[in-house]
Amino acid sequence: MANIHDVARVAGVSISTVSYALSGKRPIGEKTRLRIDQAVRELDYMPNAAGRMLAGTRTRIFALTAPLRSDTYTPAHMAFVLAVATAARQYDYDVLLLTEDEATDGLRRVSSSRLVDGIIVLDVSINDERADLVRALGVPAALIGVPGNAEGLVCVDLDFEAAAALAVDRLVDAGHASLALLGHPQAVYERGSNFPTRFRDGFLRRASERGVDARFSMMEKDAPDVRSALFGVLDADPAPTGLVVHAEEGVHKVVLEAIAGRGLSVPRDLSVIAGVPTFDTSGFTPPLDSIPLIPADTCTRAVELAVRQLDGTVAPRVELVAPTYREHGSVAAPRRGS
Amino acid sequence: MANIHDVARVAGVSISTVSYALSGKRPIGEKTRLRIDQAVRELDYMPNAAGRMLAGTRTRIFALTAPLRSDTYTPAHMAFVLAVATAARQYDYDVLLLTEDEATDGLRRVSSSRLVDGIIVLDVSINDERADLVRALGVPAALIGVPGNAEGLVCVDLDFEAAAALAVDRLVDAGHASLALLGHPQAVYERGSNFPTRFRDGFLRRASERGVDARFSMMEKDAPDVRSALFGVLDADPAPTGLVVHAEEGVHKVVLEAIAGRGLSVPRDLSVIAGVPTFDTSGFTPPLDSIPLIPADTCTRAVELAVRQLDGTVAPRVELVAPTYREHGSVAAPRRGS
DNA sequence: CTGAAAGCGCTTACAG
DNA sequence: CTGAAAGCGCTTACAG
Repeated sequence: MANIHDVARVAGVSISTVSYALSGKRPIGEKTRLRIDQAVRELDYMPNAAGRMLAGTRTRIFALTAPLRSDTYTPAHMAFVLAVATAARQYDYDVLLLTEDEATDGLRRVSSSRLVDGIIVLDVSINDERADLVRALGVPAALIGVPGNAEGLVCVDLDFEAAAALAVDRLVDAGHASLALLGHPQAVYERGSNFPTRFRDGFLRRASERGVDARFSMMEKDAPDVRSALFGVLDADPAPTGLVVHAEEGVHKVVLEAIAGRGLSVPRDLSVIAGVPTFDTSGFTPPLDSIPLIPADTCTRAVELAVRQLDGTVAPRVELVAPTYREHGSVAAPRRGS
Repeated sequence: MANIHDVARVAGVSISTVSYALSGKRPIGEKTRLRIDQAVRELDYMPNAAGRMLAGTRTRIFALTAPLRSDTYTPAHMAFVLAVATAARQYDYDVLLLTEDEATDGLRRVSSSRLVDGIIVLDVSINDERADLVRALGVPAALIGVPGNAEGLVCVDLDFEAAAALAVDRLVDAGHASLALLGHPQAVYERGSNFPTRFRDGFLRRASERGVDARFSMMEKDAPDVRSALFGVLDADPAPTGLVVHAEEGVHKVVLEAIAGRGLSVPRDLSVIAGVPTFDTSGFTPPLDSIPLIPADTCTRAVELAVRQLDGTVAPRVELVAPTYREHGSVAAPRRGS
């Protein structure tokens, strides 16, 4: 395999000129550049990664730690992993995947050996040891999610409270005065990530601010429990006319089937909004309005902040990405007299 | 951050002695070793990855290409990705995750720049351009799955034909003379990986060899279609008494519910085996016998073969991993007179 | 059992 | 606009 000396020889220049020509870090004469380009093509030259890492100040690799918890929804998890990898490539970075059983040891290893320039931390939980470790190591990092103690850390996440508030506002603005939120299984609120809690709190707070009635109910993932949670909520007094669902894809379908099975029509009898789905709700029956959680949004921003930490142009911060609303026709004014 | 010179100075030895002490590539005197260990601990020394890569012959990184197709079942996909990463760590290798939109360019890039020592190719399809590229680049690689043209390549996969044959044998040995296989959606057989086809062919061939009646039916993933495929098969003449299901987790559940809904009991009225599931079937109602597809098995072997290619001790081959049978009580003798 | 030194393939001041 | 050279942090023959 050709190296930089080969290219220099063939092009009749010094290796430093080749290096500068390829990096663009200093101006190169027209003809010189052409000869170098020609030599590079002729030799099918590609700079050696190790040589580059050692001589330069960057490895152009980020580590990605993405633990798969028992309550993790795999498709969403995968979407985030891929979004990080894709975003990294846009900054000419590669992604090294750390395994779960090596969560903290792996972080230590790749940062101490300088294998990576920084770390992207996915699915951050409230008491996340990775957050403390990253802080202790002083390694450039961007967390996706917000740990309990975010001091000194760079975090990016969807603004889940604003997302929930947005759902409430839409429903209240449409005329609804009694709302309900169907959420994740109880275990999800007790451990793991804190976003379900933030979504729930945002929902209840905004409902209170808007002076409307609001209730919240958790559901397990199995169809019977989903139905009983749904019916429990629908049978309340006053009966909610606006429903927000924060759950996995399959659970949404069960909810919609159960609503239809009850003879209720969306949005005529009930307005429904999908909480912060990572999946597409436009193909549901009926299509659901949603406030989507878009992996690319937070991941791209996280990678960007990680890259900028390397120039020292980023201070610790918690950055919340503003939610957006997608209309698919599942929200309307409540029926008269309901 | 301390480097090897610091360690050598503190320990009062040369850097080569430090290097050899850490790699274990030559014998080190008792006291010398202790002094070096002490210095390493004192300085919290960890060898620089780039220096190691450049001086050594290995980067200790494998690239992993794992495209997410539209018909990919995400949890299985993720399980394979993690299994590769975990297996790689056992050989002191890290895994670099290639993105889909960079499938071939990424392979080219990381192998030409010598960023990686080899490539693990996941979810290989029949006409997989990655297989051809790997062959053309001559880069050490292990494919998980078997491409149409496996010449010159190292491939590892479950022996799907043997797995299907094993299912047939179990049922026939239990006394069943009429079998059915419920398979994936039609699209899966037409493109993508070839393992569904291999499983189907293995099923039909062995049934023929054993001289029993066998039919095969594909199903889409939605519950209505699953039920109609199931009923279509059960209503055939002669009615199958042994059923093999090769599908996603959710589809299995729909099948089992539909069987129960028909008033049939497993295994009394119908013996059922889960094809090559990547999920646990022991928690199903009822628990299902299975011939599991265990990501760790094939991935560990693939990583091992990739590592051994680097010593040149592996010739191109297609290695099929033998299937195993897991009993959970869903197979019994057919009812008399049925 | 140990050391001095070459060399891996780059980048980047330094010099012109 | 270009070049000669130092140096990044290791590994590994070579020598004793």
